[in-house]
Amino acid sequence: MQLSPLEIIRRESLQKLRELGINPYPAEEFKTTAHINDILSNFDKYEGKEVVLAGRMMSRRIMGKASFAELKDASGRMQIYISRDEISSEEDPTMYNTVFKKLLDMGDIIGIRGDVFRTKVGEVSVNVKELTVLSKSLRPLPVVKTDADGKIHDAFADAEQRYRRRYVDLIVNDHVKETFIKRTKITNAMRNFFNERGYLEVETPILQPIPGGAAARPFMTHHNALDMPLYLRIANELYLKRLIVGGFDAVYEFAKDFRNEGMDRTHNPEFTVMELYVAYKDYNWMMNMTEELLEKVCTETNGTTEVLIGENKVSFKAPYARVPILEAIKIHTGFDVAGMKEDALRDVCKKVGIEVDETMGIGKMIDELFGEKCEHHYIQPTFITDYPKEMSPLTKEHRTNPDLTERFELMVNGKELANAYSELNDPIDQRERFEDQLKLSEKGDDEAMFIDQDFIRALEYGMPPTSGIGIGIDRLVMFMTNNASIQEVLFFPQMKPEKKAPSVELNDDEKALLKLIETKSPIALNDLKTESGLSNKKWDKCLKHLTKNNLAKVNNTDDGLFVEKV
RNA sequence: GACCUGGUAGCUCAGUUGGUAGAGCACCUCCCUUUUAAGGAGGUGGUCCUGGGUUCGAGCCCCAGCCCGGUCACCA
Repeated sequence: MQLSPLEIIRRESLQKLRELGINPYPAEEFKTTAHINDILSNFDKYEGKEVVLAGRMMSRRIMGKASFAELKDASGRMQIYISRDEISSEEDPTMYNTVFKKLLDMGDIIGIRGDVFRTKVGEVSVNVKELTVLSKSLRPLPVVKTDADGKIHDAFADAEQRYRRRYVDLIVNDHVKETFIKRTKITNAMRNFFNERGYLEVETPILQPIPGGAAARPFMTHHNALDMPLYLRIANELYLKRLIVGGFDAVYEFAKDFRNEGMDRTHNPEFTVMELYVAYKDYNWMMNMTEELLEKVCTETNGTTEVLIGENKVSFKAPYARVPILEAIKIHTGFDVAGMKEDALRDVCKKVGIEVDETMGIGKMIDELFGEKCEHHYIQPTFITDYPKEMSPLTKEHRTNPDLTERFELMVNGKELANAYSELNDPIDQRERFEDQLKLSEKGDDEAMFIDQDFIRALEYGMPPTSGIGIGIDRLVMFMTNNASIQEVLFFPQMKPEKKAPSVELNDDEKALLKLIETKSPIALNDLKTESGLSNKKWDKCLKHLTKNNLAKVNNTDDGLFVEKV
């Protein structure tokens, strides 16, 4: 392994700590008595009191026999003051002069015991009396500094590095941690909301023999013992509805779903959806619940019902506008497509500049029309309702119009945040809808749904009228934290594999040159160059590559330069 | 997948018709007991993304590729 000079120094320090009898990775519990944020916000309570803290040393200012350092624990950062004669003595200054000043580095995890005080310039600090090494850091951290004006210098900002090394991102970029704390607040708020109503949180299979409940391309895997294909779920809908058949009044699940589709700043191959199903309700009830839920989530995480999303100020205060999808299309394209046949609809699509092909059915085209021409207009939370039947195979037919379904999507900031319906519970209708999907699939739509026979069997036993909803959690977190990229709200977004570390692989020219060196060693450099027959540049590169990897050596002697094998 | 932009020290970035690879921070050595992004002095550190090509000479020009980002396409 190739170590940088900075890493070599740290490894040497590690060794010296051991030689001084200090275990750089001690096993014992380190009992702390306070958290940094608590000290900072309750200084009066802590002033003059002794505290024990543990955390990572984020900066160090050494000034002779005294130093200041910044300690960061899970709650925040504060300054600590370390003087030679407190943690060691004039007679034996090892702990200060050697351990603290020489062998410790930024990024090391330490424990301190000392008194809380305020410095002359007013900074709350801890006067350290005892210092314990808890974990030596062998890699240097990026040094991010914030000046008096709050301006950040040398930010660790490269998105790729930040996502690949999220642990570093979390250490040095405090605002990143805030995003993820908020994410958990959001899901906790939702759980509390549901649990207070007696809804049951459940878990259903991720590995599914039939990937149902959504139109998407699945990931496929294989079970060896059963020798059968299995799919990673694209949705959990059909399983949750089986549980409603089984007699639960309301079940919900925070589900990781997996879709084998494109990746961009709003799509990750795995993502989180909260799905909820409530018996004896319809989609009107669900709209009311959704408004109430999101208003509460927003208030609990941001302290207000208004959030800034990019340029837009968005209010999650209930109620939200409700617009039928065909109405939306009429408003934004001027075409009334209600009741249109497939051919007529295809003409409309062409007129407004949407590319269509023969595999696209009515549902797909309406979806395109809305997605292309309408979706981005809905900045404030808006329920788009009553989708055509063809694009909603799991949804109950609309009570007043058999061409439509009782379905809504919630649009926020021009994006879909939630999808819900009065669930189809007529097993015969459901079978027909699945068969229609099969026809689409035969037409070439590779996202059309499979027929789930067991799900139909479940419906045949009878499912109460039920309303269900799926809320995209990653998207919700993006909205609530004002992040434009899904990668910012996932701890570990999917990334292409890292480039392999360069291995010592020789190309043909280098192999030939090495062979020449091995047979003629030692040989005058200029003779070797002539014999190799390589161009100037190639010669230089090849020889440097060999010497760098310690396969050949150039000796500078009184008689000139000679190349030797190693 | 297409196009655009970029890839230089651990981090943030300069780099002149193509002529000895730079700065700040970090790191190392020395001096300094309550400092405020950065105290002072000196020093170490580089496959300039990779591979070809042009050239006496390439971080820079040409070709091919890789990777990040962006726009579009794909994607309820």
